[in-house]
Amino acid sequence: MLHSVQDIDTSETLTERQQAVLDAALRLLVEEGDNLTMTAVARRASCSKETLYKWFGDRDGLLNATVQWQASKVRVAAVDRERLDIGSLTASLERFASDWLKVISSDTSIALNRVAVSHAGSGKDDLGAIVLQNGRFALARRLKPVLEAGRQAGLLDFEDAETAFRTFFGLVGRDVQIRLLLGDRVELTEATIGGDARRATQQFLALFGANNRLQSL
Amino acid sequence: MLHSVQDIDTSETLTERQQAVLDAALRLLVEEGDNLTMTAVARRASCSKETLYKWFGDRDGLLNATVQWQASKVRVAAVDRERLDIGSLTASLERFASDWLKVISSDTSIALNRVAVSHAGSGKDDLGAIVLQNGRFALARRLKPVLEAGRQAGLLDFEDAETAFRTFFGLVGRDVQIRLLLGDRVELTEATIGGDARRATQQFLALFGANNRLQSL
DNA sequence: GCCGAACCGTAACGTACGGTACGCATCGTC
DNA sequence: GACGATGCGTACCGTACGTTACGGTTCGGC
Repeated sequence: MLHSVQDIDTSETLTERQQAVLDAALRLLVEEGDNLTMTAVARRASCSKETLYKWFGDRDGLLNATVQWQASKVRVAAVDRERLDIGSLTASLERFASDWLKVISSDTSIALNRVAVSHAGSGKDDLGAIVLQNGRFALARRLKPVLEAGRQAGLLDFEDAETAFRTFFGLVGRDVQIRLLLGDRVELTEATIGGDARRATQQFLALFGANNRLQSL
Repeated sequence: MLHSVQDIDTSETLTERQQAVLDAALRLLVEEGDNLTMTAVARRASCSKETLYKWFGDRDGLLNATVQWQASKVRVAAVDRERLDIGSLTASLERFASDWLKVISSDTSIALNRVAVSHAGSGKDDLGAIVLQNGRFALARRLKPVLEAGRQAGLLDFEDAETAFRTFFGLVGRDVQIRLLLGDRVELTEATIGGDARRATQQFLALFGANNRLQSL
């Protein structure tokens, strides 16, 4: 019943009831962090512990399934590959930046990253890999085509899409995620997110827009 | 015996033996992560559990003292406020970037951040605040004077030092820290760190160097 | 209406670990 | 040389929690 990291689409193997149980576990994970107990999950989900163990094997299996379940829910719509001008490219980048900031500042993302980070130490499970795959790497997979298209259209200039992406990632995220994970109260209203997304996008365009001599950096 | 977050200089209240014990605890923390046991620490430090409890109160106290102890060791020499031209400014920034990358990619930093992140959920202690104070905020305190001096000298142009710092922070760190914390194997040799430091510095200067029209971003 | 499967609620078991108590060695002080 | 203090090693206690077992209930299939 264990799923590998690559096995993303867990949705068809889960019954309605199981999804409900995982939702309950997820909510509890957000509230309690890693120190949730099997008893608490069972109570919250109104199911028996025996069922929990039958379905998910053991505690790690439950956590694994919960993280994968949440991961399967955040699949985001890819950007439409329509006409690409500087305006639509800017809009796309801002959209990505804004979405990403919303994700990493959400309660569930913080909770999931926290538990994944703490489990990453003693490698009993691949929570870290799962979160990474559905977070940072999923973002890269979705953003890189846009960057490539921007280069194709002569709007962007860079050598390596990976490097360009990582710069964008840094400009958007800055210190936000680590501060949030460490418990710092970061003020992230809808407005500041929009402003940060615009700023990061403009900075990225300043560095990688065509007609600049900085693309080799 | 508990120290507040502000109380940084714990060095004078610790005997040699206590420091040795904390060093042992630190080494164990790097190896075992948060699931180190008091018995293991006692065995590693060749001391009794009773001594551990007498000195540090309880498990959280020991963790707290360990983190503070490591924090007190990474106090770095401030940059010399000599003649400031574009060359020395660039060198300073590259130095900061390189040092920071070395810190966040070190085993002890990863371990400490991991335990601080996991404890940040249920706020029993301030490990997150301590790590943040001696990491990201200490860096800001040491870097901002350099940025201000650069602005004073007409080399940099920015409105808010905090914003400029956060951009630099993002350009340097990018996705490195979160990937490391989540267990991703990031190749960080001496050479790549040097290259990344140079790249980040050049990008920062491109965005905030004088004679640019991007400072309002 | 009956049967078996699935599942709920809960009690019980085993263990790991935080915290405490005690015996003994070492050592500086008088 | 006696002695109190400090600290090591270890045995012990209490508890929380993962895991298992079991009785009772619902429900689909015949």
